[in-house]
Amino acid sequence: MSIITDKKRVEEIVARGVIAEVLPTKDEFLKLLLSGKKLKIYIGFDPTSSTLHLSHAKNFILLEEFRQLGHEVIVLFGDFTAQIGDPTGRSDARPQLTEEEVKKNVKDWIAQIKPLMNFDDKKNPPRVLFNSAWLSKLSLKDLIPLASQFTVQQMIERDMFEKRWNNDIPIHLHEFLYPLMQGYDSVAMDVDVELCGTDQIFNALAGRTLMKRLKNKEKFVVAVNLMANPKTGELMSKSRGTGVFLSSPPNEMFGAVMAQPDEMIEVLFINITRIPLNDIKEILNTGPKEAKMHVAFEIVKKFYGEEKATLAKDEWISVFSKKEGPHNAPELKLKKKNISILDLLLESGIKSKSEARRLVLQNAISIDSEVKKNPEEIISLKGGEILKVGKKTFFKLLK
RNA sequence: GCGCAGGUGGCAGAGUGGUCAAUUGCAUCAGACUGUAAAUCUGACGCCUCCGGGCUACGAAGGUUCGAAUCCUUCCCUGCGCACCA
Repeated sequence: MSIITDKKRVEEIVARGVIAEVLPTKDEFLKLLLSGKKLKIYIGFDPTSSTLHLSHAKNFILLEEFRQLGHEVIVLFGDFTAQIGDPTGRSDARPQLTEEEVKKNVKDWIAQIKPLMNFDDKKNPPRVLFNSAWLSKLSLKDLIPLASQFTVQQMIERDMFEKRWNNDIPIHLHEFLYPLMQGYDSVAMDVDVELCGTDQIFNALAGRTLMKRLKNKEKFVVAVNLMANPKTGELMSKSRGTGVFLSSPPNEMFGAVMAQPDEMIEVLFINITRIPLNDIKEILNTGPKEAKMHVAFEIVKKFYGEEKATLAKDEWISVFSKKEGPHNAPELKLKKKNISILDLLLESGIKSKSEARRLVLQNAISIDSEVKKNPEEIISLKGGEILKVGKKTFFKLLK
């Protein structure tokens, strides 16, 4: 299979704005891509959780572009390193995952990224590897020479560690091993390029160092943007509820994009869609609401196809713009015909009675657009009523 | 090993015998306003409640006390300093 070296196409990929930084330099990377050499490109993930969001998606989309150029791409699951926990982010120790948990997470991942990468390609499918394959076999005898390639000063220099050091927050010895191991991945797979988030540059550079020292090979580090909010610097995260999850059904995904801050519109266009930059400018001129709907549509389309994306858009307009209520609310089957509002809410997934009571007192509950104010009220159901909890949650009640 | 300082709700961080289910900030939820954006305002934010209150909680286990997040004992964990250091 030959490598596509169409200059315009390659340059577009590199210049779009998805790639933040390339080490040693962008120009040399461009040269490499245009050389016609088949490259081995990998990206690594910790399968510690099974929830993926859009910032994961953007990495796979980029990887797919390289695959389509004809390069060998590898999705590496850091099942071994996941047990250590990447010191990037926080200081919490990660739970050790069992083999089954890892397997399940990986299965979920593949299912979620299937729309983004063509795993069924016969000639050049993406490869999926696990770093336990080589890391679990390393002995101390192997580890020591690896560790001797780095100094403690180099490790401590790292922002994360420096901060913790200065604030008397624990730094565990094994955390120093993390960059070593991630670096060794590059050696074991003998890759040419590592794709990673800008927060991973330190780890990726460890791999670059090892490649140079052990194999005398120049490994490129392609750092992609993290899709941070340009105004606040915040990342998409689960805890803040700002994430758009790949596992969400179309309607939810559409809504999650609409709930993004305005500043994210352009970021989303650039990273998740492949609409030409000039066109994006025009779309942004249509105003924030329109532009956001446009990008939401594009994103849902990517995962679920045009038809479902259109439905999701219509649904959103009907529910939130026109406040007409959903066409297809999730169904909630009830055992009893006569039920108190309180019990009804518990059935719908509210965790505690106190919380349910609170919601009622705050006028957050309505049935068929009628606000219910008494938690004890017994209602008798005919079936088909729409229960609304807060502004986002709807249920169709069935007997 | 010795000494010192700590361990409080999702996080940060007050509180040092009763008025503490625990100040405050962030996050979260609801309502108003809106474009399910932002900003702003209001309220809620352990569990149960016949709304009087009850129950469970401040690293763990015991104890003192009418009463403990707060005092004592032991244990576990963390940081800092000292010592040790093939």
